[in-house]
Parts: sequence; structure tokens; C-alpha cells
Amino acid sequence: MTVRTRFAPSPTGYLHVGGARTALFCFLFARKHGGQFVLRIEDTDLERSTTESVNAIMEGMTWLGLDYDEGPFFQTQRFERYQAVIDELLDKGLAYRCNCSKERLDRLRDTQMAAKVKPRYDGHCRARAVDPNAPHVIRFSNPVDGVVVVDDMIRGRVAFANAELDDLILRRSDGSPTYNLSVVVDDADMGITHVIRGDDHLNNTPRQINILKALGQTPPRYAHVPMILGADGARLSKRHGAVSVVAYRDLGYLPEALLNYLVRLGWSHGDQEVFSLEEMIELFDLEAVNKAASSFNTDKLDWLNQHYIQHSDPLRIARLLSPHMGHLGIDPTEGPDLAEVVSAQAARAKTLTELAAISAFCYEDFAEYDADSAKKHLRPVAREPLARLRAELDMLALQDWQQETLHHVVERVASDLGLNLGKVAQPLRVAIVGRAASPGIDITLQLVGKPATMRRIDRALAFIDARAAAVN
RNA sequence: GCUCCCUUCGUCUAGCGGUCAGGACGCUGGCCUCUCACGCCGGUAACAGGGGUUCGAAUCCCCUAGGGAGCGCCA
Repeated sequence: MTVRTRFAPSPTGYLHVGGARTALFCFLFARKHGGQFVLRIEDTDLERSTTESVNAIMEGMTWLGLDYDEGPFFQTQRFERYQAVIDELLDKGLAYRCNCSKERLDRLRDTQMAAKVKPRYDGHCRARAVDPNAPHVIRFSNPVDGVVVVDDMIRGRVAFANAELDDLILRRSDGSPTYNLSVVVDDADMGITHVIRGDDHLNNTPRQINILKALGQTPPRYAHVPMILGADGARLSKRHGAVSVVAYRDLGYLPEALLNYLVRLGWSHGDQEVFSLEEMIELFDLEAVNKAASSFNTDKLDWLNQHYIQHSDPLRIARLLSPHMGHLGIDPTEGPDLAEVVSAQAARAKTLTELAAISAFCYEDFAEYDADSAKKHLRPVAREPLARLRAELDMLALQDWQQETLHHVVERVASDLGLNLGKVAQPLRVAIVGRAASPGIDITLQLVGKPATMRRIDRALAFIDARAAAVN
């Protein structure tokens, strides 16, 4: 039997991190076992489903690289099939028509709540002859006694008494099927062997098993994964910043970083923290999935993102970084090779947006000095080293404007003046970067280029003079 | 209210009867060093509480507390 899993979101919003992790687990499990992963859109709620949501979900999955083997299937295109199954259930006496009024149902519920029992339908219409031509819903005849056992691959054996379950609605009065019916029919029709989903569905599982049994189907294996909570331990919501997967892309996160972070949220393989997609596929195991909910922690995501920025091919990072430079109004083709900038800066940024921000100085003059840095390094004592550097650097031919040569020039100026390298490099750094943090001074000079370096040193000298004049 | 699920450092987790309760992020001390980072070395910090079972419990059982989910003509 080949493994088949499915991710079945309802298109009522974007793909959020919780859904993405569920999709990832489904994807990994299928891949690991050489099976298929299918995408199914559960759009039976005509009111709330939108095509924008469908697109947003697929965009998220594409970005993460969660390729599906089949689908997307849309439940709205399978209504005749659901109808046939409902008719079959009706014929076999396993479902019945119900025309209980909203008022009766509300009253029933109030009575039950008052009696401190679980509110549920009382089966009033089970044995009644309801006019098929008047408005009605179709309910499932749930077994009245016995227990349903869910042998969950993550939570273990969970038993539910049938007495706790009621006769749920399979078809609405407008003729559309409800979730519990369509899910069951699709999972069976699509040959799904393993249903991996959020644990908010655990309570639905016994009902679905009962329907499956009524249909003469063998239930699939189930695996209910715990929820993902916000950093404050509360349920994930917009309040927690970016919850949409593509929002993380826009914030400058790499898909492999988010995937790596997500796979470790609830799953582990000993002490290993970093997993390539290949390793995830090889090592993923439902038995190792945690039972408890976990909260989303941006610090760790940042750490992973930094790790991947630093250890990935600079050419690829440069390609992904380019649009972020664009958002800053910078055209990275006009200036140093972006991949070289990435190589120099990769260890300094947690996100691509941050990487773009700290690399802007390679392409355009900074607006103003960082106040503290200028105050500390652009002082009168720095005038001589800077003037000397300007003279020495000016003598370099353009083809000699290379890291190694530049390094020697800075070193020579320092030793000629009897100063530590830091006394020379720091003022120079502030002069050309605008602040006291950048890659090594030599590579920084190389990336900025000669014209801009000369220009910015002059600007620093003028700044020092102006400041001295102001003091006097 | 009823049913079901969950509970190890602040966070993610290892542990599956005998460990000084391990790792990672964060925070923090130091090293490296032209700055900032990176890297390296060290530190901080947890078994929700109470009963059992056992020679021995983070590990098994029960209770309590806390958290979550479901109880829709939503999915």
C-alpha cells in the first residue's frame, strides 16, 4: 500500500505558519515513504471561500517548495459525488431527513445546558417521515452505543463513547454537503492512507470514523499534530505580527529557514537543529512528533535565517536580496557585484531586509553619520590619518583598488603615523560607511570603490573641520 | 457545563525505571579582533502540585491545578 497524505485547507485566508507546518509534515511523511502528497481545497463553505485565498495558499506552498503530486482538487466540483453518497446512506437507513426548526433546536440546547449535559441533537426526526419536498437537512444516524477508538499515531489510543456523539448534519437545507461528510468521502475516494492534521480535529475523528464505517470503508490512520501558539502562549493571531507565510518572505526570511524552524516546532531528531530538506525527508517520523502545543519564537527563526544566509551560495542569496535592495531605491546592478557584498556581509544580518539595509552604503552615499560613531571617531585627531589616507589612496590606480592592496595602504598609513590600526581604520570606516560597523576595512573600501571613497573622505574632513570651528 | 487532549530551563526540545536531567535559541562572562558580526570557550535556567507502584521514578498509575480543543445548516 503506497502512502498518500493530503493537505486540505479551507480557502478563507492566507497560508499561516500552523497550516504550513501541517502541510510540511504531510509532505515529509509522503516523501519519506515514497508516496504521494495531495492538495485539496475544502471550499464547501460558499460564503467564506475566495479564489484570492486559494491563490494565497498556493503561493505560500510554492514559496516553501511544498510540491504536491496531485491536485489541487476542489470540493465544490464534487457535489454530485457527495450527493450520491448521501443518497446511498439514505437508502440504507443510515441517514435521515430532519426538519426540526431553529427554535426547537435552540430550546433543546438551552435545556441541555441548563441540565449541565453536553448539547446535542436528540434524534427527534430519526423515526419521523419528513416530506422530501419541503426544506430539510440530512442527518447521519450515529450509533447510539458502544465506543469509537481512534488509534492516533501521535496521541496513541483515544476512545470516545458514541453516546457523546449526536446525529450530525451531512447535507444543509440548501443541498450542500457539510465538512464531515465531504472530508470522509474525499479521503476515501482519493485513497488517503494517513490523515495528518491539526489536533483541533481530534474531536471530529470519531464522527468521521462512524461515517466511514457506515460507508463500508476502512478508516485511514490518523495523526493529530498539536497547535502552534504565539510567543505569548496565546493562540496565534494577527496580533503576533506576521502569521502569513508569504509575510515572512517579504520580511526577508529564506524558505529553508522557515521550513527548518517549522519542522523543529513539535518534532525533533535527537539534538539536531539544522536540517536540509533532504534530511527532513529522510529523518522525519510521526512517532517523534510532540503532543504538546508549542509557541512560535522569532529569535530562533532569526538564528536559523542568519545561519542559512551565511552558509548558502552567495549568488543565490544575492538574487533573493535584489528585490529588497530595490525597496530601498537601490539598483544593485549599478555598483559592486551584489554577490560580493553578500559574501562580505552575510554574517552580519538576520534577514534579507537587514542585509539590504546594512549594504546600502556600497551603492549610495549615506544620508548622515550615526551620531555616536561620528562623535567618537570623527574628531580632530582623526584629521591627519584621514588626510594621509586620502593622499595614499588617491595614488592607487583603479585596477589596484583591491582588498589586498587596500589593506596594505591602511596598514602603512597606521605604521607611518605610529598608530594602532584601529585609530586609522575606525575613522575611515565612519567616513565611508557612516557608522562604526562594517566588514573588514579593506573589503569595505573595495566594495565602495575609489570615487565614492574619495568623496566620502572629503566629506568627513569637512565634517571634522566644521565641528572644530563650531567648538571654537 | 459536558467530552477529549496537553503539562521538562523564558522559548524549542532530548529523555522512553537507575543521567551531575543533555542540546539549541535567548540572556550573560571571556577569547579572537581595525569596528560590528561570525566563530570558539564558559555561565544562567526546568521535570506544574499531591498521592501511590517500585529497591529506585521526569519516565508507570490516580487525583488536583493550569492550558487547549470540540460541543454550528464553519472547516
